[in-house]
Amino acid sequence: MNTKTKKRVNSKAEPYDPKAVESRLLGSWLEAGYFKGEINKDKEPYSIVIPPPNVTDILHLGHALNNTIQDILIRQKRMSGFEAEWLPGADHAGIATQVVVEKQLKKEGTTRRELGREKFLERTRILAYKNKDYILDQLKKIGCSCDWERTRFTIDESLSRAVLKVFIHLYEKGLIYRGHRIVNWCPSCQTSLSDDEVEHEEKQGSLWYIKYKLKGSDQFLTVATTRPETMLGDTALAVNPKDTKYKRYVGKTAILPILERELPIIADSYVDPEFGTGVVKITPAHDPNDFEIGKRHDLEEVNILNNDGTLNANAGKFKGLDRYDARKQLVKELEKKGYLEKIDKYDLAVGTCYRCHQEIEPYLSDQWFVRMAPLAKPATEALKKGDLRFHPDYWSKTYLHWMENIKDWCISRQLWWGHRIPVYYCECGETIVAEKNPEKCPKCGGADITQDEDVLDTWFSSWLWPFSTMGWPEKDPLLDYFYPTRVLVTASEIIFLWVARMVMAGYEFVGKIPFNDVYIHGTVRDANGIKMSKSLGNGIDPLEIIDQHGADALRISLVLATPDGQDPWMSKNTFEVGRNFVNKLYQAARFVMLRIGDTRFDINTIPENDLILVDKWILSRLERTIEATNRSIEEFKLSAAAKNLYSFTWNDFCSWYIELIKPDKPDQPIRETSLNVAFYVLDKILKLLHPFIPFVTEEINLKLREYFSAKEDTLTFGPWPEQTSKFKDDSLEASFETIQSVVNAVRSIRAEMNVPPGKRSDLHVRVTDEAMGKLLEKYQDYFRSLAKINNLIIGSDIKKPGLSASAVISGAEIFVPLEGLINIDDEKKRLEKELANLKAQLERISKKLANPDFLKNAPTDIINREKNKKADIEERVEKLNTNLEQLLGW
RNA sequence: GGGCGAUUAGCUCAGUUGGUUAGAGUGCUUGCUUGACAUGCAAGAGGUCACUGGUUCGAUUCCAGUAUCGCCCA
Repeated sequence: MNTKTKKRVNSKAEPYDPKAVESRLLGSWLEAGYFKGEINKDKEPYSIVIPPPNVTDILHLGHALNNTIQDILIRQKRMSGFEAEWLPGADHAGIATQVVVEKQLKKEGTTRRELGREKFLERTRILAYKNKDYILDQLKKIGCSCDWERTRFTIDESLSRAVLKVFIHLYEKGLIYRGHRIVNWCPSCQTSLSDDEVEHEEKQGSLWYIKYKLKGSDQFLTVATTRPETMLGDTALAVNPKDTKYKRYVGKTAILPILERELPIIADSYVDPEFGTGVVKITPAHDPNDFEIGKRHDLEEVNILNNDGTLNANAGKFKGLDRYDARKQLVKELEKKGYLEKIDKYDLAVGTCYRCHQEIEPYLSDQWFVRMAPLAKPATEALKKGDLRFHPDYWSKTYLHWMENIKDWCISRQLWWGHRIPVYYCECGETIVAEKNPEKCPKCGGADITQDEDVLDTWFSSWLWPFSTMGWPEKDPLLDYFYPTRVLVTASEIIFLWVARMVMAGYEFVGKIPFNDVYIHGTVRDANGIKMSKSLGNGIDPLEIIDQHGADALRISLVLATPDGQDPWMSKNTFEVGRNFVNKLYQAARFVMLRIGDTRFDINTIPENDLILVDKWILSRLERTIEATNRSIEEFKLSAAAKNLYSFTWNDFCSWYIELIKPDKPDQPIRETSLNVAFYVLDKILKLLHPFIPFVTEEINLKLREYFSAKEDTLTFGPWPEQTSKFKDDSLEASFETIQSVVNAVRSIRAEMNVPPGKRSDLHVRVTDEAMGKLLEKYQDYFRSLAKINNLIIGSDIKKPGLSASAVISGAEIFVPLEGLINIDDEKKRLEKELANLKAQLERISKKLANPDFLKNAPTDIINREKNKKADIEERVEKLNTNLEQLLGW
């Protein structure tokens, strides 16, 4: 070994240290600008837009998984010759970010209103940009090959322009309107929410039975309600028109307890006669169904709530109380005055805010809405035509169901942080929708104009993401070249909030679907199956994993552990699998490099005329692995692809091929052609694994380059291994498996007979057919060391040596002479166990073959297979019996 | 209440159009300072494929129902 080689690869044991390697490579990749997508008409474009992370969240394992998947897809395409563009960015997260800042202000003893809109926004902007940069930096550490120069933020000037354009477009088309409606109100965030932003939680509640007095009578009607405090806003009682029990009360008047308001008793088919008592209270301002009933019957709408969830003047003496306190006090008073009949336990689904998890209130207010049905049409057809595909496919149903039952989208939010609604109101009553603040009113010419106070839902900018990031509404060459994107990778939670709306926006504003494939991956759960979250504190920080084991280990572990479409359950030691694998690959590469000495090969050519069985075998296996990897990636089955590569690398390449090409004695050189093949296969392995574990593969690649001038500077641009069938050979693989089974049989005997590992033993093989004898004879050198064989005797007529352990495999008997080592009882037990095993199998097969229906109905190849199997087992049973008898004679 | 998904080794998961002795990783047991790797090597134990029916010569696989868990919608 020359000194230069020694410098490159140290022969002393050295575990792979990802820390230094990863930060060095990351720096050099970014500096070289490898991930920048150019507009190159000579290459086929392949683009992905990142699901923009929310700027208030730090990265969690879900992000790590999501982005690893995207990175694998984009890297593999980049290596395959596509012009790849992975466009990164972040989402301004209106509600969440504003909540964070307001909390800070509260601590400081002030409020946003005291601070004023401009100062508040300035402060929020600083926080958002700081968080954004931090998050994007984390993505880099994971190894994400995003085009960092094109980083976008939903609040950017150009993306904001797209939002305005879209609002105006939809308004002018009559698809945006202002409505006086019941919306979901979060009293904690103090804003409206869209239906999709409300999460339902099962809660144990109660059903309060309250008695309403009939006017001018001593009679009462009892009403059951889950929310007694809303009775303060009651404006009617209702029964089902078909309900004979209550028919006679319709048209009469009831008196609301405590407030003494007069309530008409109406009939409406919405009322379920089976629920509660069959009489319901109607509160049009605080229940969406009651609101509809109120419209039908022209009822008064009494709002009893303030924005913050306290009660207003309409609540009489309960004014100023928090909604929960109001309930308690009201119930107490009802009870005291004899209006409370009873309280039943009742479970109900409570709507909560998806950001702060407080209970939402149905709340009557003026909001802006998008009419969705017209937009849903092309988006529905896209799926039906197959232009839009979900992976796994079963999400299609969820998507379709939502599209076909689509409701209008409430897009106004009572926040400051976000895109302010481009609607201006003139003193004269005129409403102006424009990109810029109009100087004067087009109607009255006056200048007393104020802008709508509210901002737009964050998703109203996110749904434009696939094209607003590419310069739309300007005519940007980026858009021409990279739009539509190819695939969207996300979790199922935002199919409605985001995916479905993006499809609609793509058709409506650009005229083209934004992507054809949607890859839905699972949600990361902890070791107990609980969804990881910041509030529960059960999350694992990906950076901690990177710190311990490296980004490669994080990535490959995540992918290996994530079942297709299902939720992966993970704990910290999930990541040891990846760490071990990365180290294994590194050590294997080290071995190959250590052994090269001064020899130099051309990595791209294999000396075919000098290949022996083991060489051909690993090349055959390699071709199958390339094929399987391509197919899995094509089908978005990344976990399967990773498992396959893992197994090929560890088992086929490391455990068998490298072990087989090692010479019998350590000081002998490795057969040159085999060493060349090892280099060739290693090179392909590095490429196949590069999308999954980019750092370690690149690191090895750079080291390998020092041995081969033709080697690429980086794996970033591949080339991705070509799929060929030159070496694929079933019968050759079968021959190799025979050798493997001999080695396994000997190893098993040695281990069970407690042969000291350092001690070599002889091996006698009695073969039943000539071909097998020749095969073993020919390749004996290549399995002698694996089986620790000293003298080897192969033949069809050899006798069983005395005091030997035996094993029977298909086509051969294995004898290992063990004088002085063999324990007759152990050997007997071993053979009897094997015999019992075979006999059980034989019984099953015999039964099957004796069944005339089986012979009549089963396909001939299955019947033949069973017959062959039976013959083989019978032969083995016979040999085993003979060996066992001999043993008993000792 | 409606829809979707899951249930396979102690744990996390594979299992291609029905025919395999039901696999892998991890954990467990045993033995190894083996010359790339103890983040390793070798051997071994471990499963009524949730349950009940049905279709079939044959069901982990297809169908129906039941149970449990999870998600979505109302």
